[in-house]
Amino acid sequence: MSTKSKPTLLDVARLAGVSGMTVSRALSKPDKVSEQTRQKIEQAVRELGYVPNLAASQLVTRRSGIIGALITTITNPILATTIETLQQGLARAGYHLLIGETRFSQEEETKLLRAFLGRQLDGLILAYGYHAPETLELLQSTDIPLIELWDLPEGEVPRQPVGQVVGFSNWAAGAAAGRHLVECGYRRPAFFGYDDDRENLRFAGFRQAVSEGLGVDPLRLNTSPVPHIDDGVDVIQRIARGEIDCDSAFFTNDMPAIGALFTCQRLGIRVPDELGICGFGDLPIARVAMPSLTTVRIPAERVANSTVELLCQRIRGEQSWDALVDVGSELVARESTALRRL
Amino acid sequence: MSTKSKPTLLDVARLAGVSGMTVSRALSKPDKVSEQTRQKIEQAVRELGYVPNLAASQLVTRRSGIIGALITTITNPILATTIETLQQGLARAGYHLLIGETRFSQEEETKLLRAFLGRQLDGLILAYGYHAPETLELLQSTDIPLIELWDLPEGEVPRQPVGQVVGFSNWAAGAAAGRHLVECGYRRPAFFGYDDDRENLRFAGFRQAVSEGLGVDPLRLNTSPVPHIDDGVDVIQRIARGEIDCDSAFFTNDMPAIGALFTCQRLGIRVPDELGICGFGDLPIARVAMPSLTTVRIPAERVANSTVELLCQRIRGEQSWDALVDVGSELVARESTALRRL
DNA sequence: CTGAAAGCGCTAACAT
DNA sequence: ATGTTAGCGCTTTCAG
Repeated sequence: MSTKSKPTLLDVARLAGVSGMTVSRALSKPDKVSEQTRQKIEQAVRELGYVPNLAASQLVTRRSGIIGALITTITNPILATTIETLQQGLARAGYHLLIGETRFSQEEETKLLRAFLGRQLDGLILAYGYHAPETLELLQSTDIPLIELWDLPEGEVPRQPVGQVVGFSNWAAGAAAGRHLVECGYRRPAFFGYDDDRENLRFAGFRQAVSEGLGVDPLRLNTSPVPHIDDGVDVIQRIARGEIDCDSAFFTNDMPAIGALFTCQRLGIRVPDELGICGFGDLPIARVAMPSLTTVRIPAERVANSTVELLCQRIRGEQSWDALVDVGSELVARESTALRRL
Repeated sequence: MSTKSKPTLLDVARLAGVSGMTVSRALSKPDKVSEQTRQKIEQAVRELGYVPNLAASQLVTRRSGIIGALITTITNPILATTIETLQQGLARAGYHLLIGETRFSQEEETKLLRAFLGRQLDGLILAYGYHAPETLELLQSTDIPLIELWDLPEGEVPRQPVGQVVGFSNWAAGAAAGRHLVECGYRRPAFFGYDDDRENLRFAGFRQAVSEGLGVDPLRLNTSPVPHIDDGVDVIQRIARGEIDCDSAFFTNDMPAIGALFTCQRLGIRVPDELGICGFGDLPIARVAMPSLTTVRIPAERVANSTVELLCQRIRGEQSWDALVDVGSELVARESTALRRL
């Protein structure tokens, strides 16, 4: 349609017969401008189809209206929920959320962060607490409001968080799962997760609970980083073939746990009698599954909402130094791990 | 740490003993600068921790390096997969993806679009083809490369697409499901979806297939817009209570279909004998489910990859006027709809 | 291969 | 309530 270049603030000003500054004000602080001129300006804006060029205002205000979020993969339903809640909260506060997926690659993480940093982000959210050394350096040298999600600093040598933290104890979550399996009467619990700092902590908790309860260490096998339903299928097939010896399984994500549930059914393994299954995340499917899935619930919405709140406070300059918010986790016992008559 | 304001291009130039322009070149077109000066500059960049301010370059180049995407909800696994693939492809081409969730609200859609337009997007992706009138106006008056996903223009009065389109026929997809249920020998198929333009088209195809095969129109009941597993649970509970009379169900998303599968199991409804169930999307869980889920496969990755390719071509100015890419859809027959002995 | 000048479109800070 | 001036940090253009 219109081949001519886009109208600018000054075009609007000219058409409305006022100065550029007045147009600027009419758009950002309407109450600072008389009713009459505002109307003229609005009219001109509509007539020209004027859309302010945010790059220009960013340049002078140093605010982009963008919050960055680095996550592993949007394909993980818990993260999708979190991102959605974050996005809605931030939208209400006038921000857009720019998402970067690291897909568990440290290189990718550093690359994304570097690229994000140039965008004058008003805030940054990291959906995990364990970073590549190079990433850490970048993070420490920046001064934008920063929040880490999910991983509370813990363990033998707790990491030094680079920002505020909203999360839960991975150790405690793993311990809760281990304790539950022991209490159910299972004797050979196994852990199926990914091999990284976060899941190592979950395993540490799991192991301690199992070892305290049964005097033996649980088995541990690693699955792929991206939580996938097929990982659960594989595990059960290997159990059926006798390659893995266990009577209960803790998966660090509900998706593989659901895959395990289906596969047990297919292969005739009775859950929870022959094999107990515990997931992680409490996705909606856990409640609906048959048998329903015992799992560790993470209050994802609360994580997201707290994050938005903290971030907005930080941006407004209210230094809320509650640097650590523990939202906790909770074991939800359902049908897939029933108490056995010994 | 560093309280002083961020270093600029000129700070780097000063430290390296060259002009700002040379630094700019060294960073964007390294081969246009002598090896020696480049080294000096790189050194200075590192020393100062310089990060270019993209707002400034955006202002002059009019390119943001951002592609916008308007989707309904990231919570829909098919969209999550698509977004992930899109993001990876765009990252390779040097773009970031800014996601906006409309959550099925037309107001939200318009609001987001308006906000996005000011960001000097280099391209825009719309993950659906049916827009609010106000949105349409905005879209038509803009000249940024634009691609619509999923919905091919079709129906009695095919809509006029606002950009290039990568998608499939919703009508054909619905028809395939209807035809399949009829061929399986079911006599009272029902359709469970959301009431919008897109799903109306799927229903139209479904109805035509059913009506041609059986001489009767299928039942139709509406579910919530956001595909949720609980919708499937509700439907089966109502069937069990005798409130809905059907012997086979087509859900327009795999998630409610899976919820239906589980609930049938719980209530003792035999699938596929008593009730046939067909989903939509072919999520990984469909193959793993027990019984495995018959569904309509949408090649989400192909959609995403075609989109990236088209978008990059458009941005480079290669006007590829294959405005319509039909990736097709495919019925995948599995255990949840088995052929009956009549 | 390198530099100087000009300006992208907007807003902060001061006038009036 | 409105206008003027200056400049945000970068790149385009044209000289050297």
